[in-house]
Amino acid sequence: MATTPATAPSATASTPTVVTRFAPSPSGHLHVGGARSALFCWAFARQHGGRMIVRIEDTDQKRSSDAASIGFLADLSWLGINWDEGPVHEGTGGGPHGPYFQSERLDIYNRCLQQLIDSGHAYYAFETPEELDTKRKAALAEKRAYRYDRAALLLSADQVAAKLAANMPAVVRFKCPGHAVTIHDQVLGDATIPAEEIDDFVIRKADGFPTYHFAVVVDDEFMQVTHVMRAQEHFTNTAKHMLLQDALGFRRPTYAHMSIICNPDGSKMSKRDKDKALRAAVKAKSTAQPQALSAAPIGPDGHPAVAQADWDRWLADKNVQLDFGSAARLAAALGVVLPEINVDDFRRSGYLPEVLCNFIALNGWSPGNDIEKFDNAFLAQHLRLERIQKTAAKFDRVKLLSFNTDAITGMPRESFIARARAHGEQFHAEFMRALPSGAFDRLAAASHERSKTLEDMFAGNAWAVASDDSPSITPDAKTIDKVLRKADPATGLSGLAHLENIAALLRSVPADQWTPEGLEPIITAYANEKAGWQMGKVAQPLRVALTGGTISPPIFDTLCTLPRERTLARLARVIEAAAGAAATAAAAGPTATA
RNA sequence: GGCCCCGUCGUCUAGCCUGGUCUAGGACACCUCCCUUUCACGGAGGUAACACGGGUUCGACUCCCGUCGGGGUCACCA
Repeated sequence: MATTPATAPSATASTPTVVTRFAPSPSGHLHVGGARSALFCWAFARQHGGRMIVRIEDTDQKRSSDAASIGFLADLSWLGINWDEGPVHEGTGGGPHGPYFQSERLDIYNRCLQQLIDSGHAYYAFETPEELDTKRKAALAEKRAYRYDRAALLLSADQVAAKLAANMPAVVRFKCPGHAVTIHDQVLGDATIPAEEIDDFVIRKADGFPTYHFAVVVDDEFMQVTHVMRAQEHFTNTAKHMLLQDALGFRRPTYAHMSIICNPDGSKMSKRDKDKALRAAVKAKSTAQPQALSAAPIGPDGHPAVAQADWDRWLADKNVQLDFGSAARLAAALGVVLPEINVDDFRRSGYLPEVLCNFIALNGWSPGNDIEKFDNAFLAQHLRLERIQKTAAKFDRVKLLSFNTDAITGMPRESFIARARAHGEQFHAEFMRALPSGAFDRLAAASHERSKTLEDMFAGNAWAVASDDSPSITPDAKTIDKVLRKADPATGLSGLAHLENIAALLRSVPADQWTPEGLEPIITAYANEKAGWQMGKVAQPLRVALTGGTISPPIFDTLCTLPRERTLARLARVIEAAAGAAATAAAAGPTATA
């Protein structure tokens, strides 16, 4: 380096600061593939003490670009991915290389564009999209790859000027130099794209906006990006970007293309997968009853799951996507489970952000040495571009769930309670309102070790916030028969008999002794004496009476979640109902009880 | 279809660059058993892969070629 001329930029610190960038198109939600790209960009920048930029690629005017369209910034924050430059969000963002919305950088693109035109590297073309489409289809029919025929190059300068003066719609195309391009990629290695594969692509659309290829190259240069890390779907595009860099006299950033994340069936994971699942279910239903298509199925609230207008539009066009609420209601009405695709879906489902990051990173990278559990700091420390997986990974939700379970059961109790409460406040306001804070903490503590997600705490404990006469906590006939009516051959006692005995015992327990610790000796003693030391014979009837089902936290906690009076009331209600049913059955004749 | 990339248990992956220590390791899932007041957790054990065919070599999961398979890309989308 001693021989470096004085004019070269900073000789000793010849390694420029690492700058990565996450450059999504505007969207309300971040999907897992994007999340991984962002995570790796973040980790690499942090590892090298560099900067990470978030840039919004909103050069497609057909897509909305209002504030809601960058809702994914909240997802990024939730995952713990912060950026040094980019849109301002919760205290981060801004920076000296803005604006960070491409739609606000038109003058920069136009300057570069003019440079390209002046130097003969780009030219105007006047074909309409329809004309091009026809030619493309013809080529396809002949099983030939379509390439732009450079017809516009035959136009004289005067002709071009005249068309432009007449305000004829025009695009600008890049004039490819006609040589093959070799991409050097940190994960994929070298790949050479033949010259014939790259035609004179459009760099500015008729509406004056740059195309993606052009904007990316210009922005990466002006924002001093050193490492381009993105999904493999962009790999072949890189050749175009390199040609553009050469023509513009730009640096060449380092490239690293990571594998795609797929569904279990091998198809590319996509935001449309939810609608796909819904369409499949609707189709199955309409095959059985064709009239089902005329309106959306009735949702859980008794109203059509989807508004008629939306329903019609959705049915008519496979590209139309349902909004979150409609999709969720329709899924409930059809009894299908929507696949989680977006980061926010996983958040709602009760996954921990650190687990999602860990798992996403593991789909496509591993540190070796059989290590698979790690946090973002570890990733930032150990990520090596060369170790990024070349092959596409199928996203295994079952394994994700297992990771989440481990993280939840492994955290301190207080942490779980706090996290569960935060999740509840965000997604289960009614649940939180129905349960006093102290009761919530006790229930959460009792539910900790059996929660695989934060959501389980709420889905599994709905009985705790139901009213005491709610149908949702009324045991069904099968359960009553099995748990309450059937007599234990060993003792001759039915569940109902135990229930009645326990209820009597419990009624004599004073309020200040109404705690899991206070109740346990009483019930244990009873079980030992009357149920042949089998707690299950006593616990299950109690559980059924209190929750309507056979699954709940440990029985003493379940007993103490509700106030004493309400617990007693639930017991009485079921005893009465079961006893009444038994009496009716007995009156109906001996066959009914056999 | 052209071009580019990829190919280890069902899945995520270790090993491959620097051939022998690989009778291929871990994790999730699955199966069996144990524990247990439900559900879950936990504990012990087990089934399970180098896509195929040629080379090179004393020796190939590891290097080379071909076949097959998968993915990506060929837009005035990004």
